[in-house]
Order: sequence, then C-alpha cells, then structure tokens
Amino acid sequence: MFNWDDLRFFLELARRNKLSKAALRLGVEHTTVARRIAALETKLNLTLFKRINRSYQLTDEGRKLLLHAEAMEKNSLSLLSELEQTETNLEGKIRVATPEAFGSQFLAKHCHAFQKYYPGILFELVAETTNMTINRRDADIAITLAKPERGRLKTIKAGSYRLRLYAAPSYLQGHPPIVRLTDLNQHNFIWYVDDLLPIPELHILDKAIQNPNIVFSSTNLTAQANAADKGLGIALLPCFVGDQIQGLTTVLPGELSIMRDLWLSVHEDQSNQPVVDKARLFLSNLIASERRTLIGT
Amino acid sequence: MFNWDDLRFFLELARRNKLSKAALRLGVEHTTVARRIAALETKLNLTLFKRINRSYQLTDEGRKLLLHAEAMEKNSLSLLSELEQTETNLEGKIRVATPEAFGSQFLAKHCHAFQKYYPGILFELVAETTNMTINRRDADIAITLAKPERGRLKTIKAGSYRLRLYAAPSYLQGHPPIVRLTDLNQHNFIWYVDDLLPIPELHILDKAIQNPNIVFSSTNLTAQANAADKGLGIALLPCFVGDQIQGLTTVLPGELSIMRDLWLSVHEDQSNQPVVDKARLFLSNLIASERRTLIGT
DNA sequence: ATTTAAATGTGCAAAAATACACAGGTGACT
DNA sequence: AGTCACCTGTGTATTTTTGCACATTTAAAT
Repeated sequence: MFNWDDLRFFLELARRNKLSKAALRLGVEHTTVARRIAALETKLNLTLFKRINRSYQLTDEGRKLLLHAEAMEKNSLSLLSELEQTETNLEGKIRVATPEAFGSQFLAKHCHAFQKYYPGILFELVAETTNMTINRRDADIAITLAKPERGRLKTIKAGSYRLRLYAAPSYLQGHPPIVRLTDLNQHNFIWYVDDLLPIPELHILDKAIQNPNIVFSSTNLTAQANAADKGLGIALLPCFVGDQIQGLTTVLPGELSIMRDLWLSVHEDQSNQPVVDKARLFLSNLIASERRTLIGT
Repeated sequence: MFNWDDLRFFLELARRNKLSKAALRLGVEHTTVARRIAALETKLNLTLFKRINRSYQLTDEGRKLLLHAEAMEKNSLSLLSELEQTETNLEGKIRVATPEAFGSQFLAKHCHAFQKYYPGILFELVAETTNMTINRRDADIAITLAKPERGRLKTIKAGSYRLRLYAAPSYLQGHPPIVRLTDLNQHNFIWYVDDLLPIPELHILDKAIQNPNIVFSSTNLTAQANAADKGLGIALLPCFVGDQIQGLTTVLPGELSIMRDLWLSVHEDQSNQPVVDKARLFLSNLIASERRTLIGT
C-alpha cells in the first residue's frame, strides 16, 4: 500500500502546479514536495505530472488520481469537522506568560482556535517585557527565551524563531545602498531600550558597527515595527513580525540571521491538571505547526 | 492537517486490537504503531484507544474516527484498482538471474504480480547456484549476494536478508538440548556442498564447532529445507525459506543471525529500455516492501 | 504459587526524511 | 539582447523517524 499522506502533497501540487507554491501551503521545502511526488509515482508505477515549462501539469492518469484524492480529502475534512467538537466540560482559566512580541503578534492571532476547542476556559495572555516569574504563580504556563534554571518546572524546548533586520523601501531609497555589514555604519537604527535581555548573537553587529546611530528605541516591538514601517530606519525584528508587514523588506538576509529558542515551562505539580495540560499541548502543537512563520522564509 | 497515513495505522490497530498484530500486518515494529497512534491522538487532541489489559480498545471517539478511516480506505482501494491498469502495450521478454533459493522460494511467489501489470512481458527466472555472468548477456537483470566489481553495470543495494539455523521439533526432541553455540558439536548438520561462495560471518560457527557432523549436503536450498523439515538435522537457511515452513523452528536465534545484502544490477546501456526499467523497478519495490519476510521475525 | 509466554513501554543506535545551500535554466521586463 | 526574478534540480547536513534490544507488566497454564 502506498503512503496515504503523499496524496495530500499530490492534491496541493495538482492545484498550484508549482512545487514552490505547493510547498509554501504545505509548510515544507519545495524539494520535499518533489520527492514525495516522485515516491508516489514510483510506488504507483505511474507518471502523474508532466514537467513542462517549470510547471507541473497533470497527465491523464494524474487526473484520474485527482478524483480519488479529492474524495479522500473530503473524508478527512468531514472527519475533522465531526471530531473537532468543543470540550465544554472543561472550565477554568489559564494564564500564559510570553515575551511581548511573541504574545501580541503571534500567539494572539491563534487564541481563537483555543477558544473554539475549549469555550469554557478563559485564556489570559500576559505578554510583557518584564520577566514574569512563573515560580510565584504569576502564570500557569510560561514561554521564555532562556531555559529557566531554577524552580520545580517541567521545561521543554518548544521551537525556535528567527530575527532579521527590516526596513521600509522608502527608507532604503533615501539612504546609501547596503551590500555588507559595515555599510550599516551610515544608517539609522530602531532599537530596543538598553535593559533588554542580552542576545549573544548580536556581537556580529557590534563588530561591524562601532557607533550605531539609534534614532528611536522602545521596549515594545510593535512600536519598533510600526516605526520601521513608516521609514524611520532599520529595525531588528522577529520574522513573524517583519514578514507580516507588507511595507517591510529584509536587510542583508544572507549576512544577518539570528535564531533563538522558545522554552515552554509549567509547574511540576500543575502539569497534570487537565486545563493546564490542554493549554500546554495547544501551545506546543501551535509552535510546531507554525514553524514556518516563526523561522521565516 | 494531520498525517493521512496515520489513519492506515489506526485502521489496522482498530481491527487487530494489539500493537504487535497490527505491526505484523503493516510490516513495521510494534513501537512504530504505538508512536504513530500517539502522534495522531495528540494531533487530533483525542483519546482514540483505551489501553486495557494489554489490548487497545476503541473509545467512542475512536469509533467515530473508524467510520471515516474506513471510507478513506475504500477510496484508496478503488483508486488502486482503477489505476493499476495493465500495460498491455509493453511487450518483450526479461531474463532475471538470482541466487537459487531467492528465485525459487521468494521471487517465484511474486511473479504473478508482474504478469498482472505487464501481461505482454515474458518473465524468465534463472535461479541457479552457478554464477551467471550478466556481462555476457546471460541475463538482463541480476540479483547477487556480492556487489559485482567489474563490467559496465548500474548496481544498487536492493535490500538484505537474514539466515538462521533451523531444525524440526522432532529432531530437537531426540537430541541433546541446545543452549549455547558449543552445544552444536553434538548435533547433525545439513549443509551446503563445499563450493558454495564463502560467507564470512560463518567463522562464528567455525570457532564453536571443530568437526561438524554433516549428515546431508546439497547445493540446493530447497532440498536442505525439506531434509531439515523431516528431522534429519540442523540447517542454515534464509528466513524467507525457514519461516515459511511450519515444521521448522529456529535454533539459537539470539546467538546466530547472519545478514547478507542483495545487489541488483543492470547493464548501463540497457537501463533505459522500458521493459528492463519496469522490471528493475518491480524488483526493487518488491524487495523493499517484503523487507519483513526477508529479514524474518 | 510458580512458570511461561505474550504484550506493551523505554532508551539508544541506525536509517530515512527533510531542510539547506547552491547551481542551472527559463520566461518576463526593460 | 541583457538583466532580473523565479522556479526546479542536486548534493550535503541536520532533524526526524524507525528499528532494535531490553525491561516491565499481565494473563494463562502448570
């Protein structure tokens, strides 16, 4: 028997006709789509697509398969809609502490899904730069950038995200071109205020720029992003913020890319509570499945 | 979206109720089944099975899922029956050379599938102990135990198989018990004739047994297997032979297990011929999907 | 009660799948 | 015609999945 999951890839490619387009929607690399399709073709011993003019066009046999794949998709969707029943029996409240930008720009956009599953649970999102201490029960679950060393916590690495330099085209047109890191010396920066937690990877920038010309600073990333969007200068932003803003483009994406880990912690004695457990699963699933938006393109 | 292929595993487990039974039919380890089911459960955020009394029983939600999974299975089956059309346009003949036992006991049992796909192609199976040389065009495709070093051949490692010692219970009851390798000194052996190709892994046996008491020998593995089945002595057999014979049990499976590779070769200038290509794909697919019977339990 | 056999669970090693980086090639727009 | 953006293909590195060996548990049989 062939791998049923390959039909998901087949369907997407049959609809988009481009490896890259299909890959984007499936949340994988284009090479993965190509290889899964190739595997399906050899397994079924059929040619499903003709590769012409950099586009994948269905063959006659591919069209036959499409009908069956669509039927299976219908099944999978009806399955989800039937089983994705809300758990109204669970009631209570969960407080989740996250870094400011992660909470306000990423997690907030997905809380509706949690609400749909568990309408009885109040989801409290504490997204602040101040370091909330989960130990003092300020929050039931904490997502942090550094692994908490102390406290009786269950901590797992939930995922990673990337930071890049972003600027508005309007800014870039009015300023000297940037082709290497040292060119940044002549540019304006939007930056954090000093008391942010130190990011070790920033020494790359420190070496290249002796005296950064900081024209605006804030503890609030959304403020920085909005300032950059208006052409004030160059900002260091998480990709899940910068990529979402149409008016921003990356600066030196090849030279500067900072990866940071996301840690998810719960109290040892709270980890078995149903409400806490469901929220924990929701968060780690979310971070895993949205990996692509957190890492950026 | 969840992994559609996990539903195949779910279906099998829902029907067999045991990890090990489902694993056997799926051709994987029981741990893999357990992990795929666990992955599906966390992805769907449901409990599909209750683990009671070492058996997996469907929950209510699991039963709901079963209906959808069965529907998807129907689709996948109808898909196969529609697309698995015979290619009557391909005509010709293909000669495949293999080791004797592999050809007569394994490949011969699967040739009907090839015939079904390609009714126009005559499949000639040359299963002999004499080393056929593919270079002289005695065969179009060769499956060998050693990688051919010379000749303009395209060779890939197609898979592996295992050898074990086998004996009939009737023999074992009438002879001293065997708990370690040295106990074999007091036993009767069914063996190859001397000119068989040397198997380096056999030095383990050579060390344990100074003077093996060989009571019967043959170049033909089927003859050896039949002799062993009748209680003549202990034989070294491929698992795909020994495991198929109800009357044989393994001897010292923990102490003696020999793995050998299977190599598949075609001529460089023949590799693009449709008939040769289809046969090559058929053989490598077959060896891959029957991995479990070749490796044994 | 003891033994035996069969089933599930766990940690580690091997294998496979995937991402990543880069090369090459094609069409679109100057 | 040349440049540019975009898409696909190939080889390597990383991550994930799977297999394997072993521990543990439970039911059945002596």
